[in-house]
Amino acid sequence: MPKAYEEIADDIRRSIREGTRKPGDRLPSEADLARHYGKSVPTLQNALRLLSGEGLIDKQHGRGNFVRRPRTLAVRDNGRHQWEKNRAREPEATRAETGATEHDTGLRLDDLVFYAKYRVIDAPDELAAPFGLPVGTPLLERTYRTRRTTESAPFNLVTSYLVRDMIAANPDLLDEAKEPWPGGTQNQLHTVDIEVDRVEERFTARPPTPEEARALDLPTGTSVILLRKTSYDIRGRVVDVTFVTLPGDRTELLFTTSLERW
Amino acid sequence: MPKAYEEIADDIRRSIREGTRKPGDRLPSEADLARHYGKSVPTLQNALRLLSGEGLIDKQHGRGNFVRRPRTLAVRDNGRHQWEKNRAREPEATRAETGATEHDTGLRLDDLVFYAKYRVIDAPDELAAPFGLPVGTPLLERTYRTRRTTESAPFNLVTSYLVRDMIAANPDLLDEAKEPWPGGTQNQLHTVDIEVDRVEERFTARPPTPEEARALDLPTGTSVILLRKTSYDIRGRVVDVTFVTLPGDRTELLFTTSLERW
DNA sequence: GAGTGGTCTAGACCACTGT
DNA sequence: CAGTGGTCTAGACCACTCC
Repeated sequence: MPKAYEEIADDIRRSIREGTRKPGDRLPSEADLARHYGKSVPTLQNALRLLSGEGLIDKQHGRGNFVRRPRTLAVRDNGRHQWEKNRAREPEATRAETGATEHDTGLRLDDLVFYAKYRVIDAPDELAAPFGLPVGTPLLERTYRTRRTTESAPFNLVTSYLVRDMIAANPDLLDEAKEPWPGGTQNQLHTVDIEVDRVEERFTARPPTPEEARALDLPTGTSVILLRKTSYDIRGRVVDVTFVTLPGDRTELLFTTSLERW
Repeated sequence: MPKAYEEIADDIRRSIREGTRKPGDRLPSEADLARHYGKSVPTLQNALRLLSGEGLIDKQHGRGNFVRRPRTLAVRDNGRHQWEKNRAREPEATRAETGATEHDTGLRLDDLVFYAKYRVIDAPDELAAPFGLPVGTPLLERTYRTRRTTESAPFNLVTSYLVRDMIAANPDLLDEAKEPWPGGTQNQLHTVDIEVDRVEERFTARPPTPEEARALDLPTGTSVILLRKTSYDIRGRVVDVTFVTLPGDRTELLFTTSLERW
């Protein structure tokens, strides 16, 4: 016995894939669809929830169910690290022109709203381990939110950790009022004579937690990409650990690997 | 008026996060929970579906609802490309010892079941574009499934495209019976004098389609990572385009970027 | 066969959107 | 206010697991 809600979902899914229903189209009301398929409204809602979970339709309370439009992607490129390093020793005027975020998104500073919060914490287990330092070592925690001026939700959640004693020689680095810092973290580290040699990035994907869905304004039926970035300096020390949460439906990550010649 | 199913989900979520309920624990039956919270069974199922969607619990028909265990991750490392290139010119005996998949997963060949299917197709738009070739150019499509001997579902879905005329000089490359080919694609290309110079990988994440969920045996409440890999040879030609679908809950990707010294 | 989750109904009432 | 989706109920019946 085939399940009614799956059959209905299959039917509607087919109509979307074949283009009978186009992005932006409104579906008939749930009551009408229920009548059309000869099933109850909750059964129909079951079918629509399935499609919503697959990211095919967008449920809008009081307005209707719409075929979802494909999202425009922001590309995040690992070439950004070398790009940022090259700029780290440039004069401030040059660095101020464009930051890494603008480099990624192609937007100008005016289009972006920037928010930063600093605090010093004692390293818990999970952070002491990657830094290779004892639990309790003071770390500077920096929390960033960046959003487009025209949108209400930020497009990423970033938390970065630096070792306080490594950067204490420059008190400006402990002051959140100096953000956004022209030239980014690599320039900040440069002011205390740290040169970044290697960046490791690890990522996985999963559905958002309710908090993430709220913070990033994610509809159901999307994923988040979790990225953990570890920066090593030329002496092999871990100098920065950063956690980034990205909306899966609006982000594409690009990594280029160059190989040695034969 | 707070929503009943959200309140119930919040309560159970809290008990999982605080460790009152531990990974592997079975929750009380839905009927018992409904009585406990003074709500109907469907309302309780709504709450549990929410938690299942967040990947916190595992619904098992006829057995119960269980707190989900964190998954063991397979790491996929971009160092694999250089590693594979280094081996491409080694004698067959060396290459046969370990393939890239075993390199990634840490498993031996005995633990893996390998499946490959070849066919020649005429390049459609989406493939002609990345190769920079006219629509209709003959391409070799290679579909791979790899699974652990002990599991029933493959842990990735791979489809690779090569330009037929680029590799036709070695007829073995058109024969799926030669798979698994010791040394992988880079060795295959080496037999027709192609040297890979650069690999680009692009990623996004989203919920699985029903087909993907079935093929990879993914529970609801997980994501897939979609990878598109493009290989360039030393003459700047695109020599391979590969699409990989990975289960988000079992995969961690690792990318290392080395920076030039100051 | 007992116990569990899965599907489905028919209808009530609430919340949101737009006129 | 009309029309839409969201929540909830009480109960029936089915499908799966395990003893």
